[in-house]
Amino acid sequence: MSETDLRDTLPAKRRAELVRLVRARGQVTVTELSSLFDISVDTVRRDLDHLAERGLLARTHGGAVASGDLVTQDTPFAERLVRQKTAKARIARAVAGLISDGETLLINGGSTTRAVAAELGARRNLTIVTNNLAVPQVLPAEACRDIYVMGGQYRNEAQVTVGEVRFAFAAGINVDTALIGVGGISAERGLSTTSIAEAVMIADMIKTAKRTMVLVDSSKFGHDSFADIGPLSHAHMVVTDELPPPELAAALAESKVDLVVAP
Amino acid sequence: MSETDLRDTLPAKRRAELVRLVRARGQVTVTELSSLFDISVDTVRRDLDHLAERGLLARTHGGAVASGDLVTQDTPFAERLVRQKTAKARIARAVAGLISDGETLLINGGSTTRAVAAELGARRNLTIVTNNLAVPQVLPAEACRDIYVMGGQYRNEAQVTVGEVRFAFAAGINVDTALIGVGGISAERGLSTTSIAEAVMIADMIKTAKRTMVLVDSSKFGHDSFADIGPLSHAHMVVTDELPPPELAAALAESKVDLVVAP
DNA sequence: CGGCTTCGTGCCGCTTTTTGCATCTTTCAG
DNA sequence: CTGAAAGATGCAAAAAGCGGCACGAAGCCG
Repeated sequence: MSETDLRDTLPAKRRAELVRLVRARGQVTVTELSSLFDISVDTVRRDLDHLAERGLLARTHGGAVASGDLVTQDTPFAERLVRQKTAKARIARAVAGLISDGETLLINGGSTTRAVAAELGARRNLTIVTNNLAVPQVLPAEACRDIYVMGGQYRNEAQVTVGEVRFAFAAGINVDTALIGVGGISAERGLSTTSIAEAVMIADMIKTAKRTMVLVDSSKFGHDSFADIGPLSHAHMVVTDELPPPELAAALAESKVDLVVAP
Repeated sequence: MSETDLRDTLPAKRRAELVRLVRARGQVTVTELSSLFDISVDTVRRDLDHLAERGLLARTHGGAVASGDLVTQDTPFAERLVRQKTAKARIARAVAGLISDGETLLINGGSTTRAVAAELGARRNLTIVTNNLAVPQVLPAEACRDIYVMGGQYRNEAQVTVGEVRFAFAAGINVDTALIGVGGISAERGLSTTSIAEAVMIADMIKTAKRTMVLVDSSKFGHDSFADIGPLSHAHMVVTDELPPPELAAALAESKVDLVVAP
């Protein structure tokens, strides 16, 4: 959903969007929202107070944060959210533009894929399968026909479930596009993430989907996480916020991976 | 459809168009519709109220939005959360006191069970299995060893997943206590909830657990929801905030169900 | 056919909600 | 300790909503 749409919205809808925005970005400031929605800071403050009262977000000095993020404010997850937030937002918008109405999407964990989910408001009739518990909450309801959550053990830092993947796939699902956020990408090791269970899961996801989009912000270029997922060629498309270093760019080209740099 | 066609339409057709318009745009304002259909704002308001009553859209100040679109307090779920807040909090504290360290808990959907999860901070080494996506977020991390989320289709109003239950149970899990929030409890029909899928799921949960605690606030006494779960005797314990009416109390006693009234 | 009811509609006065502004207080960082 | 930013509070105007009322069209029935 483009941000110009946020002006001239009804009060109730505006608050709903606001909650979605907070959950997608992790944090927002009052002045930021004021200019985004084109309303006075007082109204923003009242909105935030109103929503905080109902536990939909947590109020802080200067703005608000997602309610879940406050208790774990110093976790790496929340930190990452803040640090790379504009890069992620740009990637998210670019990816949302590459999705068509009616597609079936497989979405894995990570703050980038979560931001994408929040940007899918312009789409319709999507079917979503995800192991990312934040996704159902930030997904605009009017965008999707059905949402399926993959069961499994819950990992608090990443707000995802792991495991049981093979079951979900054994049930026989057909997926158009996998949206995969990864922990690292390099010419030597390919794609990688933080845990072995997640790596196995992601590899399965890629195998299941007809098309795989890998989403990485530039901070992950040339960086390898703990567990390897597979070679670069597993991805059909890589969406990022800056041009990768020459070595990685060359490796992507050689693997025939389309590179999309979000404007 | 061109917008000039919208004038001089019969009331019924006009309302149908109106719903279509709301779904397409996500939001509409009263004045906008007034000029579009060439009718007074009063009629528009009446139309919107009429349609909102049927759940075809959600009424807001100044217009209406697509029904699923309000993440905020207007959903029945959040409404219940607010309305019965103190009662739920009392029940939650009472239940938390009845749980021991190291137990394995099965927690279903509902605002009451969610409140319980938030109160479990004093416990340690719990293992939690749930289909309630809000539970992992409100559960104090230090209280639990592991959290498992049951997969399935996501229901936005209740923030739960449904389905796939049998799989989770087929995997062979052993559960000490099931914490079950229900939609209704009465002497005649026993326990009931809003959807058939959930009723089946809850019945399976009860079957799996050694001990079943049913959590109900007093607003549900004598009230039957749509789908029956089973007789009162399925519960080992009922925790509530007020003494039930004599008829229900007698039925509980006859079924040998322990009754706990939260102070 | 004529009287009757019902429904949809528009209008009027009054209440409620929302919003922006001004003023005073609190919080936070250097 | 101090100044700037953020927040709280009170207030007034505009917009929206609510309830009652009247009028006309359509349908019902003797």
